[in-house]
Amino acid sequence: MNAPFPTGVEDDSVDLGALTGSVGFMLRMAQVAVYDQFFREFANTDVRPGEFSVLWVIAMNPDLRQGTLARTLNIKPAHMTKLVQRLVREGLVKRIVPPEDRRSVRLALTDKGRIHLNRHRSTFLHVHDAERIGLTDAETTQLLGLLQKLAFKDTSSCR
Amino acid sequence: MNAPFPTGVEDDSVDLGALTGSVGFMLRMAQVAVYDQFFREFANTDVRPGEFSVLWVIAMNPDLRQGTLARTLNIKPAHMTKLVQRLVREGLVKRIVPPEDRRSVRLALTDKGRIHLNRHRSTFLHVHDAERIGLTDAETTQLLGLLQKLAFKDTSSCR
DNA sequence: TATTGTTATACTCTATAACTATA
DNA sequence: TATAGTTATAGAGTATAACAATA
Repeated sequence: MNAPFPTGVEDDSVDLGALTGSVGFMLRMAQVAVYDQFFREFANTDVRPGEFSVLWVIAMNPDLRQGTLARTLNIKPAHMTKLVQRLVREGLVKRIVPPEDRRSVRLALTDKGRIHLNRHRSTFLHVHDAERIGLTDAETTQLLGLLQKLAFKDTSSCR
Repeated sequence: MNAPFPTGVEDDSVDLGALTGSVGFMLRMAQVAVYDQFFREFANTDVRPGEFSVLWVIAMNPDLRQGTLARTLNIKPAHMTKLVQRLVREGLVKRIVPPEDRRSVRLALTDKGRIHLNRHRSTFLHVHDAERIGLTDAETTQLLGLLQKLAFKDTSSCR
């Protein structure tokens, strides 16, 4: 992965200018770096961040409606349908159509889903621990607080 | 965009548990929120964040090599080829094959590219200003510092 | 009529490998 | 042989609109 000599000698000198002051740009750059860590950790498994978050939230909220899940995770309904179909096909999730509203779908983990979640839970939670991503504990706490403010600003300011 | 009444009455009660303590998950959630702001601001234009960053970096670094650009922005070479082709097709960028190494490609803005950049420069830089994203100036500075640490940890720790 | 979720379509981004032309 | 960039292909995510079943 690291060449013995830098392949692009110029790489150092690239000037990003004011881009490093753009929250949007820097969020993307940081996300790429942090996801790299994720995929290194979960190499040779079939665990993907989006899928795993979905399993997690279903586990925390039994009989969650599919639409509610989609809104919570900012996933479009059409995409959520495919994501859930995949999880059902893998035997991790089951769909329940409740008699009180037969348009809707409620989701729950299967036994296999629960086992899958438990197997990877601890790795998932600790991939991005402070030392792993090169921050101190205090910095990580600070960062999480700021990200929560950004991510949940609409919801929290409205009630 | 906002229904007069919450469409999913349950939405409040969804519990994300330890997910809100995962740097990776929260980076994604924050990015979605912040990009929403971007697309609201640039609605009805053809400006996209990735494309615009590329134009920006080319402007800051004349005669940048395409591969160097790709590595800097964490864009895969194959994707960079298509991205540049689009920018060339739009008349914003020109490709120069230097005689000293005719395998490589150096990039520069056209006049149209410079005009395009200047027209949107200020909007682009200020979409994510503190007040726009619901943070104080101090918080934004703090956030940017932490994101830079994450994004550039490999490069900065190696020299 | 409105809502829930699905299907269909299209475009972007990512990932990989095979290819070309140069070196 | 190795490198720079391209092409081709496939998968995942995103966005939109049209649709069926149900309310």
